[in-house]
Amino acid sequence: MTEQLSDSYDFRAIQDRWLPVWDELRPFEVGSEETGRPRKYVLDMFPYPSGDLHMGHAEAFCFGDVLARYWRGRGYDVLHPIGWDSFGLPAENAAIKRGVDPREWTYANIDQQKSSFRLYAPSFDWSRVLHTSDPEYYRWNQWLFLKMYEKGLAYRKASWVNWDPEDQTVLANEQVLPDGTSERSGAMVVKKKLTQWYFRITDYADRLLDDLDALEDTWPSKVLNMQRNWIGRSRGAEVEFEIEGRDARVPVFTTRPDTLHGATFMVVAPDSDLAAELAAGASEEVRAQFQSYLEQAQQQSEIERQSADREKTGVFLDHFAVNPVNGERIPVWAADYVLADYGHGAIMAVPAHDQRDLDFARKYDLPVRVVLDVRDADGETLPDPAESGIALTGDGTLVNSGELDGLSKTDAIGRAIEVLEGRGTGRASTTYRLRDWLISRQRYWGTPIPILHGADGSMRPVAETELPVELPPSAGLDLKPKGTSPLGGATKWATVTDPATGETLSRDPDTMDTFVDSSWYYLRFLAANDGTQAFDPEQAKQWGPIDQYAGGVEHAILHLLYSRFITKVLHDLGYLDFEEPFTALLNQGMVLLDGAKMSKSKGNLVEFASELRDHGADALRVTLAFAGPPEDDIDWADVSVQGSAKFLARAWRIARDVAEAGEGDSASHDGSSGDVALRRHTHRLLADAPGLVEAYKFNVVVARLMEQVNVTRKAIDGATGSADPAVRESAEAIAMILSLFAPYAAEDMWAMLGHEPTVALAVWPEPDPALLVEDEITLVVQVDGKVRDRLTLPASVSEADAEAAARASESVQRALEGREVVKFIVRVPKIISIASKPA
RNA sequence: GCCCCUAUAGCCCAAUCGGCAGAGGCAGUCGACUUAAAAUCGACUCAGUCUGGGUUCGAAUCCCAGUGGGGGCACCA
Repeated sequence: MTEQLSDSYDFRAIQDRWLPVWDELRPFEVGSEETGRPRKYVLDMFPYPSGDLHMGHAEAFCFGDVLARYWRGRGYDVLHPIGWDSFGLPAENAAIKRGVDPREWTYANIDQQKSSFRLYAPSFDWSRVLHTSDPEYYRWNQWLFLKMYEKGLAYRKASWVNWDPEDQTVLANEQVLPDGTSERSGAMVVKKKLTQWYFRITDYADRLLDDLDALEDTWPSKVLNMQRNWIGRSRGAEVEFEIEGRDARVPVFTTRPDTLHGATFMVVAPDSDLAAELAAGASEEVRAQFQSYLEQAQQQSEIERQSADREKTGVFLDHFAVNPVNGERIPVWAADYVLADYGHGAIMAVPAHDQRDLDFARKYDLPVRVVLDVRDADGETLPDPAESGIALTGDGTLVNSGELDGLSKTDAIGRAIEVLEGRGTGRASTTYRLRDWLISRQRYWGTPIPILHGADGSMRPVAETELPVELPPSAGLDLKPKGTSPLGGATKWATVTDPATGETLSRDPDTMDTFVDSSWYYLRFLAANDGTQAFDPEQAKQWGPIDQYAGGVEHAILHLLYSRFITKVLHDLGYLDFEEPFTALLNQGMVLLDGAKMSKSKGNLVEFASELRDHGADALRVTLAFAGPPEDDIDWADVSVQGSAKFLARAWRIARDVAEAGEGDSASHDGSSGDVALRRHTHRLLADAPGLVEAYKFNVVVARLMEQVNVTRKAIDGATGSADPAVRESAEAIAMILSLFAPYAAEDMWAMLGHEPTVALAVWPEPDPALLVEDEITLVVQVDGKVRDRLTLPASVSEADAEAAARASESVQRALEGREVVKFIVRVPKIISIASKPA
């Protein structure tokens, strides 16, 4: 393969040379049989086919590929598959806009991305490709749904849901941005009461939270933090209040059961069932007031409702509750600062010790009772909240609280729970911010929900043997968003006759959230073409869980949480022997331009296709890897693709020079010949590279390669010369390590060095320990923190000899003149530190 | 308001355990090659690590308090 030697580095020629060879070799396909080699499963978050690949993809797939290629170089069998997350709204919206079939649009984009990937050359196993919009894939979504349904983990309920008026569909909580807009359409989300399908993720809240601890060292702390915040566990107590004229007691959740004696009123969410019920039993006047308050509250946008300094409002419901600890009669109000779907939708209000309750009490002239003596730093009791308007939320000593008097806050919380439990009016309790996962969508391009509805409102699951429930063709359907699923319009498709009873049934017209598709796709790759099961549990045992997952931080909550949840469910169902899908996670940053997120509308776009065309895949990948730590954002204004190309050319020329020097005896170098200084450099690189790659310090690895290229160039141009075996050894090491970042250039180098393709499967040599130990060390001698001398000593020097050498040093003696040595610290091989004081 | 991350040359970034602040690159300056330019090659310049304390023989690194930047959660009881 050395006959194609050319004079200069030409990335286009090199790409054209190797692409067909790799197509032929298919070096990254792994079989299912046992090879005896250790295994790694490296996965990149699969792309959504919304157009061609962009710079964000370039970055993400570059890093994932570096890791996949690295483990191959370490002698592992690496599974590195690729697929497409190809259901979803953009396809449908594009289809509506252009009057085409969502299928055509989707698969055309997939083809486009596939061909871009081919040139970009990530080391994918192309034999396991999946598309979630294929019936062969989504039938297993339906299978999963049925399993969840059997276990009671999939259920339907009527609730207030997030409604996207633009896309005319419901959204999961996770798809609503903090500003109240839809993450997809950008429209302001409104609340609608609808009957929808949910997955009971809240059943798994504790495990989803607690199991994060095991990922502490291998997941970015940012993601762990985000997941913890999102789940939002809060521990406290459930307290039951009697309501006069009502049989059942009303539970409220509080984190401060210690302040129970300070509860002076109760507040229920206006949109809760309880509020409606209490209002219904009240006077005509109260009913009218409540009704208008409710309407007003519901008209408010999410933004208005959430603005923190908004004035509290509410209406008295003409009912009284009884405080279970002191029998006190307290009024019940409805106010929208209490949320219907958190806790029990009702709270005990303790205005003295909660700012929100205090604001409300002051507005409506409700009593404020201090039950905790809270003091400032000087030991002075803080002013009465009723006067100051500032709630006492700190720690203190209980007062006005019967048996709790004198206890600290923490002790009182524990004691209060005991008291409540003793009386049967409360217990320790935990509440979560996490809500159940709303999975139904009123759109076409998704997985049909495999449920049949009877005319009487009964439901029955589609039999497993009837799967898949295939989407009807889009032709003839009105895909335009109108608030109900387009599938309802496919009358023929939607109407089913029960073969057993002859009863007419209708198919559920909704489709699943596409996050269901991506919650288990990693398992499908293990048997992507298996028509008999969703995945092979035996293969899952062998390959799973994923050793290395890579993708954007935008999925820190949604996708990763759902995937973790479904993995735990599949584990509980007996299909998996692990509970966490992603052992290690790398989140790459974003690619920016001039400090801003790139977007077409801003006109600050760096096009992946044009970068690829102008500089080639290698230079692009090296640039991305070298720009900085992978988690950091890359500003394209700060990097130099030309610089990367220059480096690649320099590296390439080293192999060319070796090749031109002729084969000679170089192939048989015995590891002990050649320029020792260069060999030390090479072996130091081989020794350090694995740790650096595994720590995701790709930028440092590239820097070390540049250094290696520089010293090798010096050796070639200097006394050593290009025929020296050490130069060949260095060139080979460069080719192997460079292949993580620049597969084309590395392959060309590998060929010039006389090897068969492919360098991607070449296992890195072990560094020679003898070349890693220095025979001389430079010992720095500090006196009172200042460097006074550098001693060159044999590496084997003893501490005593080193100390003697330091004491003998003239400049050290000068520094110690008239001073007394207090401490003499010897740290071979680094430093000697002498502390002194005036004698 | 609560929580997390972060700060090193003009710029992007390095610095295993606390041990000489600099590996690499960009930009810049000078030189070689060239009729000239580009490309290439070579050489050089540049900070004492955001601020203030503390621990230590010794701190970019550990601790405390700030400031700037980024992110998550937030009327969540």
